[in-house]
Amino acid sequence: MEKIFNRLNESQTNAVKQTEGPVLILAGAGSGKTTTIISRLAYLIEVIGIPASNTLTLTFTNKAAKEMKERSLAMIENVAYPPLLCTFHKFGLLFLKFNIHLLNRKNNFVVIDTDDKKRIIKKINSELPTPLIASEISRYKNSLLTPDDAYKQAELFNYKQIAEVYREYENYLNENNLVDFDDLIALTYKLLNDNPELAKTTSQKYQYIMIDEYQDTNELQLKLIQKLCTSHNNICVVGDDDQSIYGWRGAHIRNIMEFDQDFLGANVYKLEENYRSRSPILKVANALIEHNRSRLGKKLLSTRGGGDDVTTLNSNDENEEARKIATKIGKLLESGVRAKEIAVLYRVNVLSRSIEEGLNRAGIAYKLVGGLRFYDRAEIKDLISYIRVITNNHDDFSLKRIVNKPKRGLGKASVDKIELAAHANETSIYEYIKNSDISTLEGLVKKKNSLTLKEFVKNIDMVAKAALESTYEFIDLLEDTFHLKDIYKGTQDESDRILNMDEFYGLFRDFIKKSPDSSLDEFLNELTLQSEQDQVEGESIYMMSIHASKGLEFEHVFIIGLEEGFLPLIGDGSDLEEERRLGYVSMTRAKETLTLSHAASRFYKGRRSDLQKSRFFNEAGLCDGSLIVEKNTAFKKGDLVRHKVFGTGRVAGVSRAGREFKLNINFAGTKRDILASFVERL
DNA sequence: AACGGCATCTTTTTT
DNA sequence: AGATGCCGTT
Repeated sequence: MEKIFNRLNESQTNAVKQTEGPVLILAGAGSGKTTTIISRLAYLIEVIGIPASNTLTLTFTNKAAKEMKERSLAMIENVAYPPLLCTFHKFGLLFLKFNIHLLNRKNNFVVIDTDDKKRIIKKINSELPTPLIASEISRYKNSLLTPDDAYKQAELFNYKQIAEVYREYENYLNENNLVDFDDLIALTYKLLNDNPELAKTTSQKYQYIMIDEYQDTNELQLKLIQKLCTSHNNICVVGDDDQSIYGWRGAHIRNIMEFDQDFLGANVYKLEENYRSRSPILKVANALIEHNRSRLGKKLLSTRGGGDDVTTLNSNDENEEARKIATKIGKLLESGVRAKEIAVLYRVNVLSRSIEEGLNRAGIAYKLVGGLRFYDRAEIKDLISYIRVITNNHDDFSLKRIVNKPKRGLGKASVDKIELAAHANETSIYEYIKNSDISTLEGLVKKKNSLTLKEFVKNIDMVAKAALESTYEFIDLLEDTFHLKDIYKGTQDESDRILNMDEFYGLFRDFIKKSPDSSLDEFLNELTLQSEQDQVEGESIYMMSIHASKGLEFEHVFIIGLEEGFLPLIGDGSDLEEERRLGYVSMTRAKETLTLSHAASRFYKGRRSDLQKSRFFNEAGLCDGSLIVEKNTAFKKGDLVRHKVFGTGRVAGVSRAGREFKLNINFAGTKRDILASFVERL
């Protein structure tokens, strides 16, 4: 008991002790959110005596789940079964494994990722843009619309087309026993909704439910949570409306704003003591976020006090910015700051380039977080496709990916013919090849190709048998039989790809070592749900998007690209309040110092554009008159300008005149004050 | 089947 | 600029 509470403050303690009924914990940045959830779980299990198996804690990322698991295991002793603590999608996967038969489907389904989804869509329809269809299908599923519903709802012809693609896509998934990410949640909800008895027993199993990062839940997830609460109301959600930055992918900030309406009788606890940042940092972050109109209202107070003022960095362009930041980082490192305590954050990934160059020139090692993920790499997807075909011979989709990798002379034309014939016989490509006489195949494709196809199928069979006997040895046999490392032979990045393949083989062996009894399809589904491998800790500074920085903290943070158009990003679908929250999230990553940087121009999308300083400087209470920008043109002291009447002059000073900027210009010895919009820069 | 040239698009990202 | 995708040529 003491162990649980001696590290908690008063509001955290209150939130932990409120075990019954709906609870909303509004946890500001750096306010000890994870500690609070873990303590609450420990309290339920160790003090109240709730069996661990009757609790359920859901997160969004594997990383969060992993961290919580580790921390809770350290805190909870004498528990026979660890509590179920996993991502929403993992929960869906587990649930479907047990219950998908109620939808007349077999539980050896395979989870496909976004890339697979797009390939399937592309095959069905290559006219409309695939990403659009993919996101629309996702939207339909999250709104629980069937293809029929989508079709009826569609007014524009294109949307009728999309609904048709959606229908065929669903048929394809069913025929091949595949589920996509959205299905993991949507089918789980559907089962609970269609089977009240199942909802009741499931809800009774999970008596106490906690949800992390509640501001990131979408409409469907809320419905699922409500189903899980069918027989009780013990739902505790933790989140921060000010850190909701995933609206663009369907997160519904109203869920946290109106929690008390969805779950009546809710208790609300606010965690407003910040253990992370020095007070000048919080002052700036608080000032910025206060400009948002829709918030629950919460103000972070620093428990650490003191500290340096927030620094503003003004540069003419991205190269100057990069030089300045590299210099500052160099000084920090010289003064003994650990590299991993420094981070450069940006709104848009492309902004990393100039900084990378600057750091390279200064000889400072950095680690780029984000970018192409390991499991999304082509070579890794090839290996996964092989394993998929081996576990499920009917997976035409994966088979087509690998049938000519490495090159076996089986081009699109040949494979299309075989596929057509297979469909005519209502069977899969694999089965068709396996069960057809060589003479039948020769009627479709070249003689040489029919032999190759037969050989391919024979090898898949052979490796699949080996896998049943020894999963561990299977992986070597796979490489030896198909020579997968030859796929990228002769390409420029061959050695990188081979390194990645070896890493994958290593991961496979680790998995089998850890759980020797698991089948290949368990391995596959685990993989699909896996995000980026843990970043190795090293002696280099971090660079990442603001989104990627959520939940992390660094002693010294640099935020670059604070310009109108970048932060806030302006475009269709952009939401100024969400942009402000991004600003807030990025600022509150800093513990000791925060540097906000802006450049007057950047090279972007193939051309150089002038940029206006972000409004967030003013909103955060950081005014700076040294560089004034208007009508997409930056002015500063010393610039040459032309005026329609007075001709050419040189800027001697810049000041503010209401909403406009006023320039003091020296026209051949005569200084005049002119509004900036009346001159052009030369 | 494979390659190369041309057009197009460009926020954030997890599962 | 740089990546991606499509189409026509070899």
